[in-house]
Amino acid sequence: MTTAPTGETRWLTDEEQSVWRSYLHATTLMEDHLDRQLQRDAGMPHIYYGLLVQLSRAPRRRKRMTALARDAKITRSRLSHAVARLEKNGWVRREDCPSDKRGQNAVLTDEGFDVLARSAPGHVAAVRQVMFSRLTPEQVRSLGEIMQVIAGGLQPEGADADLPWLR
Amino acid sequence: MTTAPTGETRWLTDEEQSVWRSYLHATTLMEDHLDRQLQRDAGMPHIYYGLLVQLSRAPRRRKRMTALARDAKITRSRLSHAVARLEKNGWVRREDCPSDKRGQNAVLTDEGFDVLARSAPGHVAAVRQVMFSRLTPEQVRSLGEIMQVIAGGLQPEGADADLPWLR
DNA sequence: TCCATCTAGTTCAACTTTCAAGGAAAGGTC
DNA sequence: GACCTTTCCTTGAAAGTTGAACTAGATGGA
Repeated sequence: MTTAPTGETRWLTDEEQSVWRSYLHATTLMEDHLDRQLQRDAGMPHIYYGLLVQLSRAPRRRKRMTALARDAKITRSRLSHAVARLEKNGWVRREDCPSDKRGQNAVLTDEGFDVLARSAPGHVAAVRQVMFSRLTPEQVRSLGEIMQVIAGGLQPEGADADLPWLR
Repeated sequence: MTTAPTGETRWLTDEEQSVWRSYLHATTLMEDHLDRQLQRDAGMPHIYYGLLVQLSRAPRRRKRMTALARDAKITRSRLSHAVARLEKNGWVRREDCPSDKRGQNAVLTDEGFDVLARSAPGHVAAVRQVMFSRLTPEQVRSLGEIMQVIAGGLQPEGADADLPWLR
């Protein structure tokens, strides 16, 4: 299976296949590693940690549910469950949105902030260890560009950008 | 928060943070996209598809459970559940290993092979669309190298490779 | 105002993943 | 052979995710 079109299907070249496998391999290992690290050191999966980070950066450490879901790239359903769990831990609480009675704000509690502050150094160290400590500055720059290009092609806006009927 | 060590913790530089966010963003969007694509077109999540692919490439389209779990980078427990589901679909069956009575082979059925053959073109097209169609040949090569380096650092063997007491 | 429609968020059921526990066979070692 | 340890795989319960259905409130006309 090499580079040329076979019938209707344009298969991947050998190099592309190899890159794709390396990609899957590396991303799987990394996600597993970080998930376990955070579960052990912070008592939550990576995605939940990301939610706390989002809230910690938001003005007044709170954010509308929909905005939080959008920024964390998860569904609103998943976020509802996640916030319910984080609320049970006392790390987040819900608050009615004053301007829209349908709305809820997720608010990072002081306790949540402390958990974040305590676990951040270990997490950063893990990220550095699995990724940045192994790459040259040139590779880091290149990886950044590559990921931006890929993400750009998958953005809600961007996804439509090259549909012909949108010009 | 810039580049210098703060107290004990060596935080990420601004560039590293930016790259890390792009990385998380892009990989999340890609995985979601491909998961949905496969769920829709093949009736299974990406990881299950990967199991069928592994089996299709194995001699006699069968593989020991442990080997399959290792190659697919998942736990044996997860694999047991997954194979149970695929077995219910008729795409895989289990078979006792003749040489080791503890062992099981997962065997790709003809029906499983057909599902794979039918869904592969769409999946390849999706992979090409989200990744390869957006990258220059140079970027593809670079991404491959980067992912190999990262994976190398996380391999079961490799993970121990730089622990000081192992020399 | 009335109504259709849209948006925010939750909930339910089905499914997947994880973790800890366990049974059964294989591989030493004495 | 008896015993201990390891390996192979499964199981069950708890946790997490998904997609569809649903409620309540907002929005924009006619």
